[in-house]
Amino acid sequence: MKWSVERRLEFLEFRLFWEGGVNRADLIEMFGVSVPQASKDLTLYQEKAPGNAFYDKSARRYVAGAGFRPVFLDPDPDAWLLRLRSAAEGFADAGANWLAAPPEADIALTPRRKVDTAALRGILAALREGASLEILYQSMSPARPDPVWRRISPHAFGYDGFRWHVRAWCHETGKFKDFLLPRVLDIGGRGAAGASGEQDRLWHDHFDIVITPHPKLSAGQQAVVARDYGMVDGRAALTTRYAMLFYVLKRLGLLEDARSRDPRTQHIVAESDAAVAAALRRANFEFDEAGQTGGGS
Amino acid sequence: MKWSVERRLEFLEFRLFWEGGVNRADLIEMFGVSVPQASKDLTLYQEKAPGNAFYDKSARRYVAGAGFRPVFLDPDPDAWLLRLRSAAEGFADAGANWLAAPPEADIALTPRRKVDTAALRGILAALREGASLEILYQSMSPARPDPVWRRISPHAFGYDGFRWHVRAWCHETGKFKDFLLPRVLDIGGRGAAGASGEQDRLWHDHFDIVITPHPKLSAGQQAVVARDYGMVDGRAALTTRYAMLFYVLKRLGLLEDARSRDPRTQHIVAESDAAVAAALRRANFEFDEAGQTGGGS
DNA sequence: GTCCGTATGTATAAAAACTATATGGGACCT
DNA sequence: AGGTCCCATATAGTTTTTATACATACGGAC
Repeated sequence: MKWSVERRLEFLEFRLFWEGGVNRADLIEMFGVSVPQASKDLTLYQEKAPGNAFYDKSARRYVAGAGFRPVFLDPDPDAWLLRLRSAAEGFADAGANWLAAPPEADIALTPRRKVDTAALRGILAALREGASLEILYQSMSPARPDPVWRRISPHAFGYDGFRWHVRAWCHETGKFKDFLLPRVLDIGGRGAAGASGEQDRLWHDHFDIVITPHPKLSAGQQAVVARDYGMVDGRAALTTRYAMLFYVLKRLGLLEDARSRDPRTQHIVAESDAAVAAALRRANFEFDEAGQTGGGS
Repeated sequence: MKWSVERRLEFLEFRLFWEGGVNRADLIEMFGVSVPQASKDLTLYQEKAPGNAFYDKSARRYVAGAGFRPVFLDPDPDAWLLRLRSAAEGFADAGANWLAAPPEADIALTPRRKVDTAALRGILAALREGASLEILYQSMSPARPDPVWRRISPHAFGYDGFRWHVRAWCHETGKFKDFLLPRVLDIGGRGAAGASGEQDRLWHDHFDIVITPHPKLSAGQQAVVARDYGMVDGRAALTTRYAMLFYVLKRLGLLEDARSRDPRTQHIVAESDAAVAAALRRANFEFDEAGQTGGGS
């Protein structure tokens, strides 16, 4: 079956499953096909997925049957929610995400400076070719209030839930560090790599954060939290790269003293604060020019 | 131009722009077209976007020219990063996001219980049709340790950065509240709506959170933070629905006393804590059965 | 009830897209 | 020099898609 036909059938199934129904007109609008072709696609879909689509004469469109069994689509709720998220964040021309009439949705966004297109392209090119690259970087270090040129050898990307950074060998300080993409203002010349990504121990080594429900919650509430986090016997382990540990702890609210915080907003605590503190020391997080960076090796 | 051809040209452009080059083989693998068709597409692309693609005989593939000007694609770095994010989160069969060889990437994830497919479908159907719905909901209220059936009239979705909730009229308490999707365990019968979304004042009214750099940062650091958040004269306003205020403040770290926290991790503070506190009271956030919910009207 | 607008479905011929197959050329490696 | 891998192009045949036309069904306005 042709790629374009398969995409149309997938679209049909998506609309049937999530949006309650589908029309010839939907196909025509989304793919620019002719009326007879849209009819053929609908007929073809019914052949390939019998029992899924029924024509509701009164509503004048096809609706999903009771025993709907997806054939072309992965019926993952998170996939649908991802489409809703990109719609709510204004990505893509509405419609490209296949949502017919997206429900009202809002996202707790925090506005951040845009990533520079040329900067990202340059970093990607250097990363692909295993080269180093000069960047004009705006650090947070009080010692360097203005952007300065520095050479890095990028090898990976990280996302803390708000912003992307690039994980790279810093030629100046001789460490692996995180550089926030929005703070890369310009790029300069390519050069030889300083160190390869395999040498970044903090990136490749992992630590298990063991979490439990906040002890100040009632037994019933603790049970709910345990289910939320998929805990077994009231414990769950989150395996994290040392290079990402700081960000994960921050997201989980475990960076500062979690036990003393209001359990109604802070649902979990670390089983052993000492183990977490030791792991953070191993990650050697300093608060320096990259905002938060992990130096090592 | 046909939809399928346009997608192929868009793909060509994407690979040229972000991934450094493209091949006939890439086209064949991604879309299942024949060898001559892939050649045609490449020729067609060069006609439509002259000067963008050049054949590198030594590398045996097309590479982007120096003065690349996208024709079929929005060259948005965030769009590329979104693809990387969905790849790193394991969405979609690798390749469906058009990344050739995704760089190593990690995301500070927090594992959460999956959303139930039938529950989301049921809520969507009720929302579309303006109906109410019975849900089996696991609340955090100590008074209700076990899941209970309750009737809601959903009208919108919200995302706090971790989890999705549905904003709905609660028939039981006569308030608009947030219900976390992962805690909806089952759905029951449809019914008449309780209140329409237009009556949800906390959803439709907005508040401006005015933020400034953390005063304990040095002047240079404050300038960097100001640029990060797009501040003018050291101030920026974030317009937020009252119904989302709690989540936004939590994400920004402004829920608890921000001024007393380490400015190296907490970069911003609210200009007026009193104004924020008043807005939170207006939002009438209570910590009850939905975890955090806003009741009102 | 009748008319109208808007759906759907299908039949036909014509156009367009695509495939299979074959041929030729250039660059690189052994 | 030969093999390999990639590109481009030509031809004929197949498949997909379009354009056009016509028949049917439902719901609401008159």
